[in-house]
Amino acid sequence: MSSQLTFKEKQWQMREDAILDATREILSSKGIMALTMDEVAAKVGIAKGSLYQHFPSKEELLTAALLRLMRIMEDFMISLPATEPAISKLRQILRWALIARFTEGYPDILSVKSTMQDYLSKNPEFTKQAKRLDDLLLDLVEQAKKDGAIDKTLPTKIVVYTISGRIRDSHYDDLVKTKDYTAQELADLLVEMVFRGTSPTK
Amino acid sequence: MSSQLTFKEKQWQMREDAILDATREILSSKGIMALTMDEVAAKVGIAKGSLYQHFPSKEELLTAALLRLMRIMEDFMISLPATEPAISKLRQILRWALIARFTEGYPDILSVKSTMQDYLSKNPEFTKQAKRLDDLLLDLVEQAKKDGAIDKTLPTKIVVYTISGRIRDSHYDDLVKTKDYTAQELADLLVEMVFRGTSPTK
DNA sequence: GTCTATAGTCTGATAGAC
DNA sequence: GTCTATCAGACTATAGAC
Repeated sequence: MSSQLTFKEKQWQMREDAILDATREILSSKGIMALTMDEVAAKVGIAKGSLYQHFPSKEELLTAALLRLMRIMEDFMISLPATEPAISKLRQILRWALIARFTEGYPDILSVKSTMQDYLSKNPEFTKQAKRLDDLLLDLVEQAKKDGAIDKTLPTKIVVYTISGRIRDSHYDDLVKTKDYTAQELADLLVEMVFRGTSPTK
Repeated sequence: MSSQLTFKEKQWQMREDAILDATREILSSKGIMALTMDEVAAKVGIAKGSLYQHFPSKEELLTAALLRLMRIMEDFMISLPATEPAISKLRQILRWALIARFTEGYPDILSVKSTMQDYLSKNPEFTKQAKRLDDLLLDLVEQAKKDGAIDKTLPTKIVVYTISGRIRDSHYDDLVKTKDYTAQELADLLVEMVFRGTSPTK
């Protein structure tokens, strides 16, 4: 391969990353309603035409932004050592995701999803990725139940929803923004509350 | 007072209720993005001009819809007998709100809030009502802590956020829509998980 | 019916690689 | 000098508030 091509490809990849970063930042600071293609282009410092070369529509841009977040999440989940007990993995996953939300300004995925519901549900790449994350959590919760770390009488699906819900929702963001708590403190408290709520009763 | 005037007033009030009902229904079924003033007017069966007589802007309409939900919530909270222990009140409030969400299709307040953040935070009526609800919950959580029903080491504010978050969020709605669970089953499970999570450790 | 906001398109200018 | 990618931004079409 020629170095020229590689350089160009790298340029292209860097620009795409910059676009997705800008999208994430705008999403988390102003929300989906205020995100315009003009603003994304301006924030990255590229022309609108170039933006549309990467993402032919706003929907594809937002989908790509969500997909990237989900892939980062999946990478973290997979990176956890297999020797770790399931409940410990679950705690780490939730803690990591919360701190990422609070510190890096991860957008409120839920509001993006709800505005693009139709589009996303028809997007095979998105649904595949979403299912993969769901399945990873499902397996871990099942395992934690077997280990006696999660109450067997609670339906697995509801426990999974509780964890993924806490990852996605933005209720607690204010508490960090107003400096009432640090991201770590709040994440630890929430992890504790969630898993105390799912642990078996004596 | 003349009966004619009263009748007109009644008509007006009924129309306003119908508008707010339609707004709530559209909000909960299609979300805030898909809610247009045309659709609200069409659903109520009135002219757009009449709709604007009641609510001079979309933002005011949505604010009024949220305010009504919050007032209904407050009424329920106040209606609980004073003899009841705080923790039992909290459980009933959460259970009632969840069932209302699941069965009557209460909209996802969070997504409405996040799209109108700026407007709502500057609306004194809204912030006053929100604070009133918050304070009611705060008092109950403080009381439950004194009664030993909630872990004293958990910050009250975070416990309040956890409860109000569960009331507002829409993560679990699918589980009812897909008939995996009835509204009551799901509400009971969630109430159990939340308050097991906040109860003192032995 | 009017007007504004914004997604998406198109063009001519410009810069850099060879 | 030619070629290609990117730029700035004008322009169109449409949705939706009012």
